[in-house]
Amino acid sequence: MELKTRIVKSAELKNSIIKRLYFDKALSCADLSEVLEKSVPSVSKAITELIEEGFVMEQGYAPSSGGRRPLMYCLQPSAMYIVTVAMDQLSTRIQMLDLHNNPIAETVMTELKLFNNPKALPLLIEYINDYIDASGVARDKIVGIGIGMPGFIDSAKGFNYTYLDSAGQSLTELIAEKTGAPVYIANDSSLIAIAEQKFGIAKNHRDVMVINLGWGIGLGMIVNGELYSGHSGFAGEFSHIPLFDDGALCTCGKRGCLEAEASMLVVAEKAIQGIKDGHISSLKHTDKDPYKVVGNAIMEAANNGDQFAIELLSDAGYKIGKALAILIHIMNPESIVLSGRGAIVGKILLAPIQQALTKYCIPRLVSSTELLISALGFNAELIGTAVLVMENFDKDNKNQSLTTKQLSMEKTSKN
Amino acid sequence: MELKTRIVKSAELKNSIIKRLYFDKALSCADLSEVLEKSVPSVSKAITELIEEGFVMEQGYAPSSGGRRPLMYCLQPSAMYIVTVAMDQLSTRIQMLDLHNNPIAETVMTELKLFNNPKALPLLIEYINDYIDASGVARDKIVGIGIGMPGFIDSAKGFNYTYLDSAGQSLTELIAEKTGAPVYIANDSSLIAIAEQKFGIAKNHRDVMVINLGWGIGLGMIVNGELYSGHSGFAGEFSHIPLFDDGALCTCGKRGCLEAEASMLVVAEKAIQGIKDGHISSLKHTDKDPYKVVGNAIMEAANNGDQFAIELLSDAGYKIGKALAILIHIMNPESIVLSGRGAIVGKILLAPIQQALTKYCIPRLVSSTELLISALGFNAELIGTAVLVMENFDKDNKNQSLTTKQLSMEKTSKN
DNA sequence: AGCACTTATTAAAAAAATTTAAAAAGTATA
DNA sequence: TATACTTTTTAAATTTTTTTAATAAGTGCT
Repeated sequence: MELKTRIVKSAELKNSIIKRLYFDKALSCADLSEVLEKSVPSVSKAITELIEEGFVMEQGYAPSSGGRRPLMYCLQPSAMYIVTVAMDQLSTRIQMLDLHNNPIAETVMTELKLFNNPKALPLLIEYINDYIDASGVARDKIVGIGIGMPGFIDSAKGFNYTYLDSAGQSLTELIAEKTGAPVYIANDSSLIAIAEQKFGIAKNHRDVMVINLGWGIGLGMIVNGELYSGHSGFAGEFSHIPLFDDGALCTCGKRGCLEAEASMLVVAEKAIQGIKDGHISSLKHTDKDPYKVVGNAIMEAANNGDQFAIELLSDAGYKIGKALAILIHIMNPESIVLSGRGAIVGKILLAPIQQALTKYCIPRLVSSTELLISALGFNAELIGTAVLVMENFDKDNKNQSLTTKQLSMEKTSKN
Repeated sequence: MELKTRIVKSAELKNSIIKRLYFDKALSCADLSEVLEKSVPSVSKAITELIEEGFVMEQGYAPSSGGRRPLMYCLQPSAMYIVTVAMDQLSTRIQMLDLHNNPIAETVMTELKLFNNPKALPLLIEYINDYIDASGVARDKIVGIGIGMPGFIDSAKGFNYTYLDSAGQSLTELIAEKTGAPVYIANDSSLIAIAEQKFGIAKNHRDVMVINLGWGIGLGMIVNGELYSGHSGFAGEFSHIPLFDDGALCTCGKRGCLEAEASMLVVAEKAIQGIKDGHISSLKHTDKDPYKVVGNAIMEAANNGDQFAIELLSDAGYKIGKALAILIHIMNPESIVLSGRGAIVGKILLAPIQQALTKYCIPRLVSSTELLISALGFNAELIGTAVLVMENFDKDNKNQSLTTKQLSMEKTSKN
């Protein structure tokens, strides 16, 4: 017992060094000392140990800033791996990343319907286990499994109230038990948000709103530098705010929701109707095409200059802009990021959004918020999932390869 | 130099003990140890010193929870004082509180027009200095001066972009220089929010939205347990979100703002018009009455059962409810508090607000947010201002009565 | 090229904080 | 009423962390 707490204490610093290096890629001893508010000798000692344990490696010297050049340290990429899972209503992607966020194998994409599918959860667990087995990575080398999923999610308790019914048991606990690695879940839009804030276009912004433009319209919020999920994890229900009097009927049962007026699904619907009504367009449509195919076609056509497609997207953009005006008034963020699938037509949406902001916002507020377009694209959710895992790295005590060994030695020598 | 950091370190713990005791009134050594995450001996030693220095006193024993009764400590109320200033467009209140939040003298209220008044700032400084002088309290016994004011405020930098022009200099620095005590400023609605969360009906709630119902409609936000002010301090501009298509013209120049439809000022206007049009009501009105008198009369009449007044307030309440629906969707708060002057008709507003929420909110979201009515009333802003000062207590190094003495001794003995 | 000035790393000394153990003060129960 | 069990407080020993000082490595100017 005596040694336990001591080791845990010292492991605390080591874990926060690992976490820091994951986010900042390469730091000197002095940098780490400053950012972690620990003395240089403490950090230096911890780093030496981390190198011995194989978690950290030297990366070379950084340019001098007027004195001795600092020796930079980075993570040993193959020291541990992160399993990232990104789900949507129809399909699930699984990937494994090393500590430099590089994929170590092909992303596997599988059909997995969430709606009304009692088999979804056991299948998900099976797919994850198969993927890990196929990768050949040992379970104790897995930092954690991060899963992004749609639905009303309580990250802290590990529940999804919309999909993947787990009969009252915590999803995270259940999956962790069956896979042998710690599990973290979060809403897909939240994950895109932390991806943009840690490794994307809004890097290090303290207050960011990330719009997940997809078949629905999601919102991930970074507030005071950290993810905000609300009292019960439902914050960011942006797409169902009452925005238009007597608007279109929404799937949620109400009228005038943003989603029912401006989501890609609605744009696709309008396109199909428009073509039927004889609109001139490069778009071709057979009634059998699912909305998603149409949606992708519209975005592509718009980027190629198709006037009808641009018109449809502009209309949606203006409505999104009105909603963003509300968001800006309430949150006064440093930046708003257009992310998700829709980000590829971000440039087209920019003008009508800006137009709506000018109309509906107090000038001082618009000018203090930057409107950005994601560059992370389709990868955002996977990266966000990895961030989710690493964010929790120093909370749950992970780096125990050494700790546990020493502990058991201690115990045997005492008994 | 050598000793300096050491003393500052030990003072850090003492300061956080003082801060903690300010908020929690009375705690045992064990409580403090747990909440501050410091060992019992460290805390015990710090408390002994704080008692010697006159900051802390014993308060007696708390009931046992199955073992030795804990000795409770509280702040020596007269050890230090907080100056609180609450401003609105027309008048300014000044008060001094001891460390138990008890006023040590009458609140002084002075006429002080903010709009278009270049003399406002020097007058404010004069009033504060006069008040402190009259109180007989020495400057070095003043923890700080907290000032709540309307306008677009950047608390961190100390600017008010709407009133009290300080020619590019930081307001807080300027006033601090002229008064000889640290100064903190914040938006009035923000202060009401922290008052409600620390000492009011939303005590210890992590995520709270506080609606400041007054002549305008303000919003103070507590997010992840702390005040959220946005990237440039403008968060919570609730009253100018675009809510109604083609609504009434607002002072901000736009149409359809909540403030232009549901503030007490608008209710008063409607009442005057309604009486002219022959509505039956206990309200009597002469054209000379300013809106504020009418507004107060309406609230009183409504509380006495006047049907016309209730109708007017209900109408406003429904519109506020629609705006709150938006807020709930975005923030998913633990509670929403109706505070400010309008809180006295809170019960009347409750029904129409709830009605609007039911119509415009996703059911799961409404049911996870509590709607509360403030009990702090007119005092909320003054209390919030005191909280603002004490919130910063451990950041800026205050408790130096001992520190500075030891430092100078050290210096002389070394030189 | 040499000198003054920065910056980074390492090692030894000093200080601070925590753990451990023990005593004190109560409660609940047989 | 004595005994077992809790909880708080105090004191001593140990660990951890930070200072301090010394060394190493570079920059930039004269």
